[in-house]
Amino acid sequence: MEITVLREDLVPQGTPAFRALLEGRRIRRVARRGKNVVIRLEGGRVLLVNLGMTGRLLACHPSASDPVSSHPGVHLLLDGGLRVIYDDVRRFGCLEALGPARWRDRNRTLGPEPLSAGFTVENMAARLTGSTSPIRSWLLDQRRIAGVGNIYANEALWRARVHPLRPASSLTPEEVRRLHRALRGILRAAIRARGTTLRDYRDATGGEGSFGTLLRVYGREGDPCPRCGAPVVRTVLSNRSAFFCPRCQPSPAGGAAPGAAAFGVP
DNA sequence: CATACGTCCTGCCAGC
DNA sequence: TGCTGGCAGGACGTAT
Repeated sequence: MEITVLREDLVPQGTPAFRALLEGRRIRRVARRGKNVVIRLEGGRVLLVNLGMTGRLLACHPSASDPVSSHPGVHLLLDGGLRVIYDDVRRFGCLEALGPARWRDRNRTLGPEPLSAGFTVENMAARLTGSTSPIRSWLLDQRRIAGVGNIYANEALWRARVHPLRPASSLTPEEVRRLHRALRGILRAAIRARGTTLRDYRDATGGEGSFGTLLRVYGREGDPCPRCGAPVVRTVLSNRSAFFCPRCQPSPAGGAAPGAAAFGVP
């Protein structure tokens, strides 16, 4: 593998260290951990790619149907002649080269995979206890659970009928059971649909994901809730949009009155 | 210690 | 038609 860094800010460790760990090594396999693409190389080394908001990994054979790269940031030239381009308009993503020990440490900072067999309702319930965070923030925290982003957090909470502002530890066992089920269902469906292309997301061949047509509340402010017909509400939580149905997902403040801040933590 | 907010960056779109 | 403000899939550093 040969590497050219066009945008230095995509490689926080610096180009020389990045290249030194990777160049000349063969790729063994490609996997995923949370929101990271994990490219495993010889010698236990790892090229970790986080796409941020607008990042894409594009595989380019020399052909007419190559996907379009508008903002190339890093070129990877593989031995077989395949060119892989990391492309990123906003450059919130990053690429990192890690040795075996550093990858092990990084892996440990990430929470469990929600689709893994080990992620049971009991496991989730145990992790929720003791956290006063709003459940939407809890779902987005990669240390608590890996791989859940804003779209799927909102969709899962709608499906589970849990308000985004509910303190994590305030969920009843029944609500935890519903959220666990909803989260796994949403993620499986989204993977089946090859993701959600709102604007920028593309797979390695330049293709779009179709889960956008299956969104129930995300980006649908004012639309009728598909379950009860009440207009979907948008609010801002931690500087990010939260969408929910005010009727299906009752406010934690108790009743319908916003402003009555009676957060009851049992 | 844990949670909350501003910031990084560019492009697009609605509204004026 | 052209400009402006708001908004965007993420995550980290710092303040509280």
